[in-house]
Amino acid sequence: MSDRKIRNMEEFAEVSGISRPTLSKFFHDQESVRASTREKIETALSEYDYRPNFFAINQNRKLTKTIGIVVPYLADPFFGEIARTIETMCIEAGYSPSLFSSHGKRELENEILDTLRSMKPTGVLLAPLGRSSDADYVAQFCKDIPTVIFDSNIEDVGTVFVGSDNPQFTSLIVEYLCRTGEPPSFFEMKTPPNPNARKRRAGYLSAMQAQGYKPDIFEAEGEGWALEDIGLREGIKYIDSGSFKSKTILCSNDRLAIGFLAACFQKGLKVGITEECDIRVAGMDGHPFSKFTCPSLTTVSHDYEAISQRSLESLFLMLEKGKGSGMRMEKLFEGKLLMRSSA
Amino acid sequence: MSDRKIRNMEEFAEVSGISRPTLSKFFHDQESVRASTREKIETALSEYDYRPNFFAINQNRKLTKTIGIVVPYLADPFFGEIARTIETMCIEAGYSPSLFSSHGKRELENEILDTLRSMKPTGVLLAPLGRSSDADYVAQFCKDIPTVIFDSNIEDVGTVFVGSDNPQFTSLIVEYLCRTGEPPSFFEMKTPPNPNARKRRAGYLSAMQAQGYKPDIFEAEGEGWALEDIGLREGIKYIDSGSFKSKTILCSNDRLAIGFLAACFQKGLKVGITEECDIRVAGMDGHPFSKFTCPSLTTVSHDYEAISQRSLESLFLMLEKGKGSGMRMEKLFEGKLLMRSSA
DNA sequence: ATTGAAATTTTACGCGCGTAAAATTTTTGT
DNA sequence: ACAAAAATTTTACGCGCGTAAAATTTCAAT
Repeated sequence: MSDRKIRNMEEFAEVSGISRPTLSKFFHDQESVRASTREKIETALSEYDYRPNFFAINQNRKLTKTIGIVVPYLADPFFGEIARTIETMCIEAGYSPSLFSSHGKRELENEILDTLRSMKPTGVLLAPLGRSSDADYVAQFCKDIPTVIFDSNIEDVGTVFVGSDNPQFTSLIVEYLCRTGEPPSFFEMKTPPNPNARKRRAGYLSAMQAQGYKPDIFEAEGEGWALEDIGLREGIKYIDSGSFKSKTILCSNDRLAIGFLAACFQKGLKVGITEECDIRVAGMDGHPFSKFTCPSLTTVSHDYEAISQRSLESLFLMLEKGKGSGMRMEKLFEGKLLMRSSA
Repeated sequence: MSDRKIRNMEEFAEVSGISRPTLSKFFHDQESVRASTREKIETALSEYDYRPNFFAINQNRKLTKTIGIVVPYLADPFFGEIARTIETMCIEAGYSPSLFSSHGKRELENEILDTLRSMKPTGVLLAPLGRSSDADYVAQFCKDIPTVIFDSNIEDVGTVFVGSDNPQFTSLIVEYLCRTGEPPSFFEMKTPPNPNARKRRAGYLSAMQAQGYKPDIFEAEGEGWALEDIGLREGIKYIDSGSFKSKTILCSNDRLAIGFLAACFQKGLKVGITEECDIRVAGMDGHPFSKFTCPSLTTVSHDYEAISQRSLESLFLMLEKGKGSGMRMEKLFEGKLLMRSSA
């Protein structure tokens, strides 16, 4: 390892004995140069430890080899998990992922889109804030930059949406709950940040109707992304009011359910599927922590892998075909029922 | 809003009637131009919606106005929360944060450092993998790029470390547990990914000694970052073996504790501080979910805000003073005891 | 109105690399 | 060993912006 500092590709060309254009090709795609050349470069590389300047590369390349990833709230383990999966896949595909979180703020989401626009990425995978997204802004962005929207749909915006089949989630778990006990009441937020909630609600209504039961919905007050807090606080209110028509509660999502479980515990309600229990509680999402709640949470899990993979694939397809037919494609993945001990 | 596409600063100079160098100044610091000029630019900006190219800016600027943030595992809500806090602060300070996660992999951590190096950021806030970090690699990086290491210390590496006072954490909670009941046994990983664990272990030993009790440690088998899984599986093993000397268990961190709580639940052990309970369980970290476990988890919480803020401040200080005295500074924050119902 | 300071414009060059075209070298197939 | 194909080198220009220096304009204050 020499201690001469290599400042740019020019200098590295000198010390490696390879011309700069060939080096440029090499760094863009290692396989694109002859094997003997590759070896020479790699030898020099281990000797001098040079890396092309990140900004200069991306300023000049037509294909930026950069993929933007935007999630609405990174402190939510759900998105942490998604981000992890997608990042890993991007790297495997030879791209540099750039990860952003909107932190639940509309303004920040717009700023991130601006930044991404100026980065001229190959494409963007965007999980929008949802209800608080600036729909027009997002729509314009999708027109300018190849973008796949995932997780949370914005109607008619963008070319591709990849997400979960929320109605299927609810009908799956409602059917299960009915079959193994009684029809569930539905616990949700009055003004949920994520539009999936609306579809789950609708799914609940139609699933109950299909089974010939009367739906019963409790709407939790509260705004924002502190879902567990809301589930806990409003759950206590709900329990105290004694107004539920069913001893089976289906929560609109796992984070709400986690809060609701805490409420049950604090109120001395024994949660579970077995005879001696007071109440059954189920959620939806397959939250990374749902396995470790007490009792472990019965839920319908997203197919994280499939959503991540399909989102990326859709992006690549979109890039090949151009923005194509003007058609809008939606791909919804079914959820998997995780039967655990809470319901 | 005109529909003419502005391709670069040159074109924007034409339509705004302001010269390019002045525009350059403006985008670097809005306050650096005369108010009347600023207005003209802002008018044109709302009319034409131009943004300077991200890469071209950063390639040429001496001060990049970019701050790299690296965390070891983003799917861990602890780091999600830290990342969120730091990102927000960076933005407020007028910097563009670039967030990376090592996803628990040594190789990826090194790659990220390489990428960051080529990005020539103003500075980097690095929470290393810890035990699996490539210490020499990190050390070299710290020499080249102004870096603050946080959360997980690597001995003698870097100029500044900001983290938590782990011995204080343990002595605080050991003291509390002893005072309100009996001295705790210690539940930890045999080969923890994070070096803080070692300090907590040492803290436990000395705290017990100080109080005149005999320590009792149970070491959980298992590798990696699936801490809840390990806590659950090994917790069951631990409980089944009936080998604990105490009915009070202090877990080395909250994620382990969350798994251990699940183990207790599955084994029919009633967890809590009250008389009728079988076992008391406490953790450390102040994990975002610790409030919602059943029962809610007694723990010692990091001062997230303080750590985030101090890390950034230290970075700025470091930039002003140059790398300075060659001294290594460590700032450790005390934890706050969160007395809840599990212990 | 005059003067000096402050801000802006003009002009010009550089950053590190992508990339195209033509000239040259190396490799491959026969 | 030869011609054709493939890879590499040479040469040269461009990307979008930062930034320095000199010339000019604008501003504030006397």
